[in-house]
Amino acid sequence: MSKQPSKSSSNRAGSPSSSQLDKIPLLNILRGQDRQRVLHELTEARYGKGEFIFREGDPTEYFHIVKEGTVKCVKSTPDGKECTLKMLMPGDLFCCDAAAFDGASHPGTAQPMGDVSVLRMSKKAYFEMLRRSPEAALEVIKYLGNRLNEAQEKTKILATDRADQRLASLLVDLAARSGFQDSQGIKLTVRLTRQDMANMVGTTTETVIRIMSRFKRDQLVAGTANRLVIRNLDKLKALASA
Amino acid sequence: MSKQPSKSSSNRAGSPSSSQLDKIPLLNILRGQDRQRVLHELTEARYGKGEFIFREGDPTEYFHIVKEGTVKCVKSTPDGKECTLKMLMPGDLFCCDAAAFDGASHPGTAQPMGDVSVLRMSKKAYFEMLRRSPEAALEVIKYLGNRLNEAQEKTKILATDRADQRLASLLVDLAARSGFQDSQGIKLTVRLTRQDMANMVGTTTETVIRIMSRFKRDQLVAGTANRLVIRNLDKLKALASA
DNA sequence: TCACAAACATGACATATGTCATGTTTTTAT
DNA sequence: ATAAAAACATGACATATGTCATGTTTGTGA
Repeated sequence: MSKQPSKSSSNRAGSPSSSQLDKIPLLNILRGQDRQRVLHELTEARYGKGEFIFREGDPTEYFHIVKEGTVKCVKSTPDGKECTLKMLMPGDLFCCDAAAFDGASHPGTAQPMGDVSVLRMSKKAYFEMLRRSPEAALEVIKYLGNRLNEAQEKTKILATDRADQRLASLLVDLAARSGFQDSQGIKLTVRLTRQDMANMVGTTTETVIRIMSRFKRDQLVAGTANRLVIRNLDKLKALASA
Repeated sequence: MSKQPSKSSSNRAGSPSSSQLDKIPLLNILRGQDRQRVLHELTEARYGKGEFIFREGDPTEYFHIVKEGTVKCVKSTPDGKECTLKMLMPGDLFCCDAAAFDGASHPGTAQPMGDVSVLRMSKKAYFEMLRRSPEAALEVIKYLGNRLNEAQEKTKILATDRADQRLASLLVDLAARSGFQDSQGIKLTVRLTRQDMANMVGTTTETVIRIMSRFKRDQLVAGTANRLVIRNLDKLKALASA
């Protein structure tokens, strides 16, 4: 069973304060009454490590937006293997798709990596927003198009590259999406174990450990899950597209 | 260089006859003036085997809909390997995503498998349609959501399954999407070589040949590219999700 | 119909990666 | 601070799949 989310104490359900929402493209597009209506329908929920936002097979109830933290999307096989599809960051939308089908259930599980805050809205309110605001609908189309291209790029990488290249691609991607420059190199804010990385590139923990050891020896990276640093982005990029 | 498409002789640009378009969900949604406007903007183009509808890196100009035949979406690596992402069938939309970004180029190549007919519309007209008709926009969102789920399911299969399971998944999928029942079993209308299948499941031609020989021996399939028959769908399904 | 090219097939061998076992280091909770 | 639990690490070995070579069958255009 999923644990219950702890509602944010500083934000009542129904109207998160507008100042915190500036970094969410979909909301920035809305103006005047449309914006007010949507903000009124949004509820904030907080989750911690080990909880589930929803699980594979659960019925879809809400449309979600990541507000703070990182959410991982996972699919599992009957024999217990896991595949991590995507790390969602602030501004990312989820369940904008499955929600489109009444009666459809979640095709994967959404889990927080550490503390996260998500905004959500009933499917009904979501559809109303899309129908009222062509700009919002276009933004969602644009977002889904990007996600599809990303997913297809990932498909290509999985289908054609070796494990070390796939891992290099992952590190390059994470550096851009979750890294900040530092005297040592690019530090990643997301904390990923070797197991996490293995699930993201379709290989085993042992293989990731071996490759990361090699990368470490060759000065491409440094550190472990807590404080992983990219030391040579260019060489990683070269390896990724070799 | 791509060869030039040969325009359909029976349909003038600008208004393909409405009776042929009944199987395209996106168009069926439109009513009255919206529908007329869209049909007026649609142009039909025909392509044959060996031609390209567009190639990876080309600038995006049109939004496309498959009308007849099968179109394959391919990505290539620097060293010449190919990955086939998807077989598009009548009713499928493409470039509804990349087109959303002005200046973006095609992330992959679109090639006909035999004779195909596609409808297309300028990006400008496409955006106008989405802005004028919330129902059309919702249909596109629904379509893209499905494509994303499909792509993520494929990611999971590539990341966790063996080659024979991936091939079984492919055959099960093709049976549903391009097969028709027959005294011998389910015949596929798309003609796929072992090479085509290899590109679709992320493996080599030799591996596909070996696995197909085994499937043939075990009475799961029969025939070759010209007339491939699925003889035991249930066993293939079982293998795919084992 | 013939010649040619593409597709299919199979063996031998190389290698990347998975599996299992065991031990060390780091993190976490009490 | 200490114990327990994760995470990290490394070796030995198994195996799925890639690579290359060679030959047969099938399809196709002149």
